[in-house]
Amino acid sequence: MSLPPIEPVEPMAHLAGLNPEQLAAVTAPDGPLLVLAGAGTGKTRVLTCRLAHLLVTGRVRPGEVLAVTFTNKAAREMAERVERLIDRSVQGMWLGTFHAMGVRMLRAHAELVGLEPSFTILDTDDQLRLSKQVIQAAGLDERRWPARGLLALIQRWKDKGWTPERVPEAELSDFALGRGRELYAAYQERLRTLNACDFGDLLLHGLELLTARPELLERYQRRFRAILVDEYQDTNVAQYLWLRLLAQGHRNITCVGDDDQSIYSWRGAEVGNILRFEQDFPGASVIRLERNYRSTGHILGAAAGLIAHNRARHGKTLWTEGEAGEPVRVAGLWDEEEEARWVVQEIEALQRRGEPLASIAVLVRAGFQTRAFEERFIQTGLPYRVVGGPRFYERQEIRDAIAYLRLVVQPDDDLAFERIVNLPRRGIGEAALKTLHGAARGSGRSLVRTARELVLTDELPARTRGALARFLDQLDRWRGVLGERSPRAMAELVLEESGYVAMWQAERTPDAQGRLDNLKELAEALEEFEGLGSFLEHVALVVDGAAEAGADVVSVMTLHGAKGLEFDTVFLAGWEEGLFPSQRALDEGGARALEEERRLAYVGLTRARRRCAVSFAANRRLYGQWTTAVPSRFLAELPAEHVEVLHRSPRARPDWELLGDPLPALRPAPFRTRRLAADRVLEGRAEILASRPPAGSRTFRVGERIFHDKFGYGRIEAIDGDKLEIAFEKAGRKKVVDSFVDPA
DNA sequence: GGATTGTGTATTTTT
DNA sequence: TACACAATCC
Repeated sequence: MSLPPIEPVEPMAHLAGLNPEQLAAVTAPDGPLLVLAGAGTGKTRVLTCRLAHLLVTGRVRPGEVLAVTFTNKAAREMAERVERLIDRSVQGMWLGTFHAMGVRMLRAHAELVGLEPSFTILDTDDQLRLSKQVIQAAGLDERRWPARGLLALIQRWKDKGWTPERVPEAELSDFALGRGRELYAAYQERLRTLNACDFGDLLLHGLELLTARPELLERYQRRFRAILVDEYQDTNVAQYLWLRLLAQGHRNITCVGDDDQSIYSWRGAEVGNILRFEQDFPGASVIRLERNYRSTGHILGAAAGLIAHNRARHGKTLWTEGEAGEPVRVAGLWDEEEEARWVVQEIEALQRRGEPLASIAVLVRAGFQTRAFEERFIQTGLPYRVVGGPRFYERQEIRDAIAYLRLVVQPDDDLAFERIVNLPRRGIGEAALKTLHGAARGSGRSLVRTARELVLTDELPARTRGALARFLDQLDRWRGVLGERSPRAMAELVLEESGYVAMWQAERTPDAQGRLDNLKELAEALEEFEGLGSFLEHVALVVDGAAEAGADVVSVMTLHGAKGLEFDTVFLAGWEEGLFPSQRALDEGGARALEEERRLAYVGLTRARRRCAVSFAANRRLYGQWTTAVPSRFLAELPAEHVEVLHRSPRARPDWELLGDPLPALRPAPFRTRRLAADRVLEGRAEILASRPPAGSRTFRVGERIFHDKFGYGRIEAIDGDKLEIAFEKAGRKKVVDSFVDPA
């Protein structure tokens, strides 16, 4: 008996090449679905294919989809992949981060939570400043109750979905003698006055909307006929509640995640969400993806053996049909420098064998560990890149520039005003600001408005008043030409005329040029936008700087930063007790934290496709102190059959004694002269020189009034080539190089 | 208002 | 050790 021939159906092309479990997940019928996708099992593929499948089969239209991710990068990738699969735009779909979806909802209904639709989204800096103001206003000792602490607390509460009145009593005891709720409320009040939100609010207010307005909830429930969630193990309570509300009606929710890769509990993620899925959504289907397409057998075996030591997990058994490959190598080194030397030497050997550097990564637990590697990379001249670190829009100069633009667009933006009113120095210091604040509080007006009134009175010293008046005039002028110029031209005008660019040009530090480059990059990024307003919205939510991709360099990053990535060869450095697992995590979170550290180790191991090496050092300098380290307990948890130990065996039980007489091959050499440091200083100098305008390149006239960043205002008395003799108002007569001076 | 000295702290990071 | 921040001095 022969089956009828299966007609190749073109629209089903997106199903090609899926394995049975993947196919089951992609084509699963309506209803709650949890896809437990182990590392390297095609998680993203399944999610995008399912979305494409829903669309192609006509089960939903694009406008009926809500697809949430955690990062903008993930959202972008998802959009691109789906578009490629269905060969059509995903226009109309709600696809983005939780926060982006939150803003979208909130902009539409801002007035219902006491905001105007034009509300601003604060960055971390602004939040901190606000928190500080709240602490001060409450008359608390800032040393004992630091602003950071309050902010962290508020964030934690928001992650849990608690508005001030809903914070449980039991939570209140530890901060500021139980005044936490009151401070939180004051912070929220300030936000409302500023017509602003912090990141937590984007979800919290959304939650408020959906709970307080049944008709709205119903509207969104009806609208989103399909909800898809990526990285479900990373959701916090607020996000979970958000999803539960929206999915309540039809329960068409697909969550994809891996409990074994939950590594963000410290910022509110609850592994419990994914572990509880079947209780939360009774009748849910659970599909496990266990076939790994990424790593060799040995790497997978090592990772599986390690993670099996965790108790709180769904449990999956990854398998592969690929080759066993090389065992995971474990190397004990004398100290961090030798560790770096060993790793770099291994990388050089790979390079000689033709391996691209871009296929190699060094992963560490904490940021400070990258330094030893950087030094070694510089010494050997091997191209590398430290991934992570402060992101583009978090850089000081970018935030400053954005504050300028915000102030031009939104005249009452007090936080932006405070940030840049005296940057560059204009002689409007703390005292002046205090007077301003006092007057503003009295009248309930914004600082800028208050300033306008104050410059007409005698309340400020003449000098300060003049400076402030000049600054306000500048603001007016910029605002006046706002309509006539492109966002880019506008930014260039403001940054030039304000003296902000000149400030960095005069700065004598090696990174000043980099900052100027970043400013230029910002201006270029502005090209894409119609108006400054839309740019500012974008920048509040979107992270990425222009990561120069494609270069053939070794990547150095933290384990957290490596999540979601993969490399042919991975070096996992610093596997020592106290560092990894981190002592601090253990102290604060006990057994639960240990499991998270172990998941982090698991994430590290499973980043590797073909080769993985783990290293630890016997001695490490922590906070300037040499400490003796004990090899990480995680080393002992790697199954012996998947591991090859170099330089003697720490494997059976990683007690330092068992390593043999402290690694005979490795002699102590902790103290070593650092020629490198000196080289770097020289390099820095060269950069400073290059970044200054060429001497004599500016035309100054005798008698001209100038401003010097250090010495303040003055008048040019004489000119000798690039040297100016200046009578400073405060600092007296001095000779300075013209590049450090600007026209007043 | 700005420079200087002193003190305290020290993971992981996205939005 | 190294850095950021706040109190202190000029």
